[in-house]
Amino acid sequence: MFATYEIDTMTYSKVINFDLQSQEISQLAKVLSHPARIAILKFLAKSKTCISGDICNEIPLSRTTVSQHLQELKKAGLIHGEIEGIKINYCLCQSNIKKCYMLFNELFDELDVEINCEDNC
Amino acid sequence: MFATYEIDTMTYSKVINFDLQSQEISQLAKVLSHPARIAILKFLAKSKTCISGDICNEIPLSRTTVSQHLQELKKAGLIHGEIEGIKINYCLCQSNIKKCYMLFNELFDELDVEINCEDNC
DNA sequence: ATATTATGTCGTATGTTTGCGACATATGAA
DNA sequence: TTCATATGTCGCAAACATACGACATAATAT
Repeated sequence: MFATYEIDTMTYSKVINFDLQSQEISQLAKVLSHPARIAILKFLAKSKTCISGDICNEIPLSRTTVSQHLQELKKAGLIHGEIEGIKINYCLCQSNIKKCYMLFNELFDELDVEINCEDNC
Repeated sequence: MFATYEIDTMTYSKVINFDLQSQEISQLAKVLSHPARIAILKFLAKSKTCISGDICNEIPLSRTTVSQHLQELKKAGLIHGEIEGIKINYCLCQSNIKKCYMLFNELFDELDVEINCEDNC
């Protein structure tokens, strides 16, 4: 990601006031914040063909909308597409998904502390 | 979460057409999709006092806005607040954060497969 | 050359999120 | 009781996200 991933789709000015890790994680979380995009990632993980048209058939949304979700995933670096004649093969970008995974792990490690509240839910 | 966590803030009708895991993960990702909310979680992890006012001082947003982010985190079950006289002690809800962590792990495990694309980024 | 198929982009309607000032409430102090 | 402090809620404006039909493009087949 995440060097070339511009933090500009979240244009509320106040966003820049947060530390970089928080910005980076929240950006990734935003990409994962729609069920269609999760479903696309899961479909790509289990499918072998990765043809764009197949994805559209799998996702219960119009071709247009699916295409837009694909672009967002591509922009975030989680998938990439290769042109093959008239078709396009999409697949997961494992290296970036791993980076994403590590960032989330980092966050959750940071949150996993013994807190001194009496009642912890 | 996530039994009591209603999937109703994402009211685009099409959302219900996705599998439950995708809905659940995307809901959680949405909660994490703003840097202020990440920053609040990180602050609560490292602070001992957890007083709402302290959080407002730490986050570069108005008290009103911080309060709203706190409500969202609370609604998602990631934090909880205890009234202590005139003040409110917020802290992380470790059990739900762990559940959230596990859900993300589940997803990433599912995505971590050897894909047969020639060029994998 | 024309038709067909696969895919992306534009424009737009609708709904959601963010941010904040102003107001409401509630505890404790003077 | 009255005031100050801590916090939450309401209502609005601006920005953003979602969804999709219509149009554009590009590779093949006929």
